[in-house]
Amino acid sequence: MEENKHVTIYDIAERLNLATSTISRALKDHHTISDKTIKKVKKTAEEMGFVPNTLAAGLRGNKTRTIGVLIPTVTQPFLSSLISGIEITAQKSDYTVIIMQSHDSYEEEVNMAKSLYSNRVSGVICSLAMETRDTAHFHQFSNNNIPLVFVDRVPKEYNTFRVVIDNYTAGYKATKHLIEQGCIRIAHLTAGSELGNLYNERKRGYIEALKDHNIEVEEELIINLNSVTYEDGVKASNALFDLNPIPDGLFAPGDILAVSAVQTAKKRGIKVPEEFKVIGFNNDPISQIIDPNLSTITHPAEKMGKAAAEIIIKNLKSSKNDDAKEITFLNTEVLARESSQK
Amino acid sequence: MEENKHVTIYDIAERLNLATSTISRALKDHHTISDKTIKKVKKTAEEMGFVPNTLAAGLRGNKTRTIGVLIPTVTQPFLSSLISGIEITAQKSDYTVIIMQSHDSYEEEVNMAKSLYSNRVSGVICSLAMETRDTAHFHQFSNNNIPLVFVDRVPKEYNTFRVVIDNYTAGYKATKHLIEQGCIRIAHLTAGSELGNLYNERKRGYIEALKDHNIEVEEELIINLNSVTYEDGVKASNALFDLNPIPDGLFAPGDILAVSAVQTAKKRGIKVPEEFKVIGFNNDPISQIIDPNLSTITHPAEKMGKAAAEIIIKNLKSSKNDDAKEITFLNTEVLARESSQK
DNA sequence: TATTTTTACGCAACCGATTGCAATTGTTGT
DNA sequence: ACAACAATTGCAATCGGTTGCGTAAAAATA
Repeated sequence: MEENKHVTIYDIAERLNLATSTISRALKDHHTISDKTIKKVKKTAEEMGFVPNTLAAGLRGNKTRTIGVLIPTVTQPFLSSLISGIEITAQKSDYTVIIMQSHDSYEEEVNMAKSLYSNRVSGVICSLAMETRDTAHFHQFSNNNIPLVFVDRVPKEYNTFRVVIDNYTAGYKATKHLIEQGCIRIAHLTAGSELGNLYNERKRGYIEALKDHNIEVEEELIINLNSVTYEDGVKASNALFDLNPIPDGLFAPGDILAVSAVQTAKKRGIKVPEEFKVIGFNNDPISQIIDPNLSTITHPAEKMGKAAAEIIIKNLKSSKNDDAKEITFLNTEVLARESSQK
Repeated sequence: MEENKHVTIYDIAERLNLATSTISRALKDHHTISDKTIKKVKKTAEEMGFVPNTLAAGLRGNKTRTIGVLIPTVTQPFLSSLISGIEITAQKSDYTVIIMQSHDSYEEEVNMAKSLYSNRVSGVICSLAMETRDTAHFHQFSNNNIPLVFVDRVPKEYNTFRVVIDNYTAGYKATKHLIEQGCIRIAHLTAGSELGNLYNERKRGYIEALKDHNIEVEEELIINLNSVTYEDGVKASNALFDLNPIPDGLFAPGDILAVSAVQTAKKRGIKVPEEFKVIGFNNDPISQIIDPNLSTITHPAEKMGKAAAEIIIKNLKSSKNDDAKEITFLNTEVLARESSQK
C-alpha cells in the first residue's frame, strides 16, 4: 500500500517552481495570476491529487464555511427534514454542515455548543433541547459575531434570529377545525417546557378557539405529558377514554401522540372519526399510513431549514452587524384527512 | 455587545507569565507540569472563557478526533438509528461526528468524500449510495491510513472493514417463516444494485428457501423495483394483485414496501394475513403502527453503528496497520407479528 | 529611449496549539 | 559544599493555506 503523504501546495509549488502564494491564488482564480499559470497549477494539482487542508485555511482565515446544527435528535421526521433543508441550501453555497444531537439533554447541548465553537463553525442553527432552561452557552456565538439561528424550539428572550411557525395560530386552527367538524368536547394533550414554549402556545390557541366558539374549557380534558412519546400518548388516551362520557375530539400537538390516540381508540372499540375525531401536528409520514389517515397541521420543516441556512449565509456574506435579528414566521395549514371527517 | 476576540493559550500565557507550551501541557494534565501550575492555568482558562481551537490542534497534530459519516440520507429510520449508535460510541471516546448525506447520488458521494478528506477526519463510516458503481473516491482514505468502515451497503471488492448483516440468511429466514405459516406462492420485491448487493443477497435467500421447501420459483412473483419507495411498492403490489390467482405471501425487503403492500391489499379488499401474508425488513417504527402489525426482520442499526465506531476508534488507538480488515456480521431475527400469522 | 502603468509573481508573517529539546530551579547523596 | 539528578518550565519550529506588501518584468505612454 502506497503511503501517500497529504499533497500540499508546497508540493505543487516545488514541482512547478512557483511560490506557494501563487499556487494558493491560482487555485482560486485570483485575478493577479495569469491564465496560463492558473491552468498549469490546476492541472498539476489535479494530477498530484491535491486536496486542500480545510483546517489550515480555517485557522488562518478564521472562517470555516461550516454550519453547525445542534438539534435534539435526527430521528424525528420533522428534524430530519429540517436537516435536509439546511443541507440543500448550504450545499448550493458550498458550505459544509456538521450535525450534533443533544438528545434533549441540557448538559449535552452545552458540550456540543462548546464543541461547535471549538471547531470554529461559521454559523449555528439550533433547536433547543427539552431540558434547556438557560441559553448562556450560546453567548459565545453571539459575542463573537457568529450568526446564530434558532429554529422551532426557540428561546423567548434572546436577541437573535429565529425561524418558527405561529404555534398559537396553528393550535387555534386545529381546534377550530375540530369544532367545525362538530366536536363539542375537545381534549388536548400538552407538555410543559419553559423555553421552547411551543406546546404552551398551541395550548393557548386551543383554549382561545374554544372560547371564541363558546365552548367551555374543561381541565379534565387537558392532559399534561411528561414526554411526547407513543407510550405517554397511550396512557393519556386511556385516561381520556376512561372519562364518562368520553370526549368527541382530540387535538394532539404531535402526530405520534395522535397516532397513539387513534390506536388506543381502535383497541377500545371506539370508532375514529365517527365517535372520536383526531387531529395531529407535523404531517409526519405515519400520518398518511395509519388507518384512518390522520388529519394534521403541516409543519414546513424543509422550508424552515432552508430559511435558517439562508439567514446564516446571507449574514456571513454581508458581514454587517445587523442588530435587527428578525423573527421569520412560516405558514402552517390544516390538512383535513379521514381522522377528523364529519 | 462586547466583541470578545477568541481567547487563546497566548492570552492565558501572557496573563500568567508562562510559556504557551506550559499552558498547553497544563491543560492536558501533562506530568511534567506541577499541580500548582495546572490548577492555576485551568482556573484562569475557565475565567477567561478559553475554548481550544480545534483547527490549530488538528493542523499541527494531523488528527482531528472527528469521524466522518457518509450515508444516503438521515431520514430513513435505519440510518438515523445507525447514526445514533455511532454517536453514542464516539462521544464516549470524545470523538466528534460529522454527518454528510449523499442522497444516493454518486456525484455527491464523491464530493462529500473529498470534503471529509479535506476536513482531515480521523476515520470514515460509509453506507454506499445506490448509484455508486466504483469506489475509487475512497482510496484517499485507505492510502492515507485513515480507517474506513463500510456499513450495510458495502462494496464487494474492497479490502477494508465492513459491518453488515447476513442478508442471504435473513432473506432465507423471512421466506422460510412465510412457508411455515402456510404460504405456497410467495412473491418478492427486489431492487437492482451492483455494489451494495444486499437486495440480491436477500433475493438469493428467498430463492434458496423456496427450493429447499420444494416450492417452484416463479418469475412473475419476483418484481424488480426502480426505487425502494412507497409509490413503487404500491405499483408492484397492484401488479401482484392483478395476477390470478394472487400470491398468498410476500417477502418485502423493506418495511416501507411491506406497508405499501398491506395498504394496497386493504384497499383492494384483500385480507391480511388471512388471504395474503406479509413480512417486511428492518423493523422500522411504522411496522408496529400499521394495522395489522407487520412481521419483519430485525436490522440491528444501532449496534451496527456502535460496532463501526468502535472499529474506527480501536484502529486509531493502536495505529498498527492491520492488514486484516475483517468483516463483522451482526445477527438478524424474525419478528413474527400479525401480518404473517397463520 | 526614458518613464509610467500594468501584470504577474515572490517573500514572509500569520492563524493557534503541539512538542522535542534546551534551560532553569530544586533535591538528594556523599 | 559540590556533583548528579529530578522536576519544571521556556524556546522555537511546525502543521498548510492565506494575504499584505514588495518587486521584477512586460506593456503602454510620453
